[in-house]
Amino acid sequence: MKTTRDVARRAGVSSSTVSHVVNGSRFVSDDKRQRVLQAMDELGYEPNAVARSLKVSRSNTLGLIISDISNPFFAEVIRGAEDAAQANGYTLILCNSDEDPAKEETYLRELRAKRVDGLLLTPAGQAHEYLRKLVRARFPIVFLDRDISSLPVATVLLDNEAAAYAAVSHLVRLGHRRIGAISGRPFISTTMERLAGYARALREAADGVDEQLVASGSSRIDGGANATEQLLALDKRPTALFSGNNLMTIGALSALAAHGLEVPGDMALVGIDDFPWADVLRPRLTTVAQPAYDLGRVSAELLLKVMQAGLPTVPERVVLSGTLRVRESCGSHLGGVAIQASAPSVDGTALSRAGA
Amino acid sequence: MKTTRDVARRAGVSSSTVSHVVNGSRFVSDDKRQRVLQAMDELGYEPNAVARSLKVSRSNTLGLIISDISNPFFAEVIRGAEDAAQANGYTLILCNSDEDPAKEETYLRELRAKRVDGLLLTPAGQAHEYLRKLVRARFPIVFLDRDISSLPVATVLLDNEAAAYAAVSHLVRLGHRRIGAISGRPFISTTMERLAGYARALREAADGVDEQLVASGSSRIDGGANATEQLLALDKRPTALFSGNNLMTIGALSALAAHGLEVPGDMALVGIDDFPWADVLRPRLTTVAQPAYDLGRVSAELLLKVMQAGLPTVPERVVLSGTLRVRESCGSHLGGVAIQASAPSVDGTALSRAGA
DNA sequence: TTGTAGGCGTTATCAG
DNA sequence: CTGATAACGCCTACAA
Repeated sequence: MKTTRDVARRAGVSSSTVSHVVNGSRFVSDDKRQRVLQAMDELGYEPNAVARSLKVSRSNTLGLIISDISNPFFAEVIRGAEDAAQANGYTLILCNSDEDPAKEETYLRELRAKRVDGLLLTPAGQAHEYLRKLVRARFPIVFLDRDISSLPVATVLLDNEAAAYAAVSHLVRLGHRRIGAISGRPFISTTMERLAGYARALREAADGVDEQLVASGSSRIDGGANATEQLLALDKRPTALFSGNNLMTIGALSALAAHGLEVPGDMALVGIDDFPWADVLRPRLTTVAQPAYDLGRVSAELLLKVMQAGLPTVPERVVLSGTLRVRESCGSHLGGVAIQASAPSVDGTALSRAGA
Repeated sequence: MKTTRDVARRAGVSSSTVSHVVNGSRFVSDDKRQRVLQAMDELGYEPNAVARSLKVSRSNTLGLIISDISNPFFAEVIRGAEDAAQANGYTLILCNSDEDPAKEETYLRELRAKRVDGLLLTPAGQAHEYLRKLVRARFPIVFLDRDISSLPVATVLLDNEAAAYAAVSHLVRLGHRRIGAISGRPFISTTMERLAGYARALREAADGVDEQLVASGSSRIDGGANATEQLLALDKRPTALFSGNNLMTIGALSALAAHGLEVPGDMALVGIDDFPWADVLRPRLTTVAQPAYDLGRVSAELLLKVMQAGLPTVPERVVLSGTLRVRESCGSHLGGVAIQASAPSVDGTALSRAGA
């Protein structure tokens, strides 16, 4: 591996001149510049970003800790974050916490050791001590998808309450009153908020929530199937199901099929998260599409902003709204309906901002 | 940010002692070790991996350049690679080339600059110069999913020829003779090989290939839909369709639905790549499941091996076999059939190895 | 317009 | 068993 000094020697200049040619950081005469360029080429010189990082104490690298890479929802998030990072000259180190706070902490430490310039995180658990330390040290960090309200951290969220409300209201509008809920992993904000939206829609329908109708599906396919089984076993079966995320919706569909139940004939179904293949499922699924790509992109952009500005006292919060896509799994309809976000939408991307 | 020297000063030892405590690289008396540990804790010391990398010229980081992160197939690949990397103490830098050789080259250069210890790559194009250079410099690199035969590089592939052959033979067995093919991005090995398997199956059926029946779907959803349209417009329509990857299969399904055609009643359909939600699609799709997770995992493991061993003269090649999953989209059946790989299978994971 | 030299934080060698 | 010191490759005052 060649160094600036090798190049310098070969070009008959000093290593600082080489450095300045590489970075365009000061004027270099045409003559010398050419000689340097040629020497670099001949030697196959490749700058050493590690040494550079050590010197300038910046790595142009962002860490991204995602709780479950294999969920297509997060795959889109990653893509959004990667695009935004790349567009700003940053590179992404990807880590998969598997919803495990211990793994999360290990990665946090590792990324910190690698001196990433900022951190993007879907928190797997609560505000554990290591996370608090990071925040106290004012390290640039952005939470996405999930909120830890006890921590003053810039955050990008989906409007889960509104999404669930829209989904369940849709069922109510169609006359359903016994609506089962397949809820996600307990103790994370998305689950709570979606449950809250479900409850609000049912309260408005003047019935309130029957606790029996809420089953935990742990945000996974098998969990969704189990929860559905559980709801089907009830004395008074629900007439409709609300599923809290894409994976659990798949589980619900397969459990329903196993019982020979038709959707929507025997059971209506609405889910959160759209699928690229939603138009190809039979029945075509009514869903609330969440802007996964934008969630990733906006998070990375916010992180870059935080990195530049230093942390403000009141961390910024961004809430992105979803879109109810009415298809046929609750009965036949057509079209898509934009959700009125609890925080007002601001532009065409249905992106809303609140906080400082 | 604290350094070893800060810790050393506080603990009243030398910085080399601190280093050795951190790395367990030589014996340190219990007394001093305790003092060091305590000082580290009090100061909130975090080792600087950048400085370490500069010194030891290893970064414990692998680069992964994927051609399309949003394809769920590659999402699984990434997960496999990440798991294997993590299990061996490596961290993954993820890049998305978007099938663009120019982007690929940029990333290659960037990762090289960051001094990753090895590189995992789904080549987007041909053997362009920069890639050749890398290989000539004997930089540890593994290709996955796609072959560039002109380059002597360790490679992990799927047995695409056998997969396509199995899929199309299945249709032949059911009596189909006019079988349309929706092929993927031109000029990449996976596409060629799948086409070859398709052709072999048709030759065996004693008809050979009708060129009109092959339409390019560019490996994307919209491409799959377009190709399907094209095949439907033919004077003599095919009675069955073979789709070259998951995305194009979705496109095909939606185009068929748009024409009011039932699967398999009006048109049989078999695709390469299984879906987690395949059991939930109606009709349930007959597919050849490709071991995406293993592709990622095995590639990373092979890369680590290459990094340790130095490159052998004849680069290793690994071929992974898929599994035909017969469901109902070609007519009703049940069960799964393991494919006889062209290279013989070796163990329960249907993994086969060839070459040195 | 260019060169010299010091130091980023760590590890490894060599003494003690 | 422990410490001093040089070096990894680069950037950036500062000097010329």
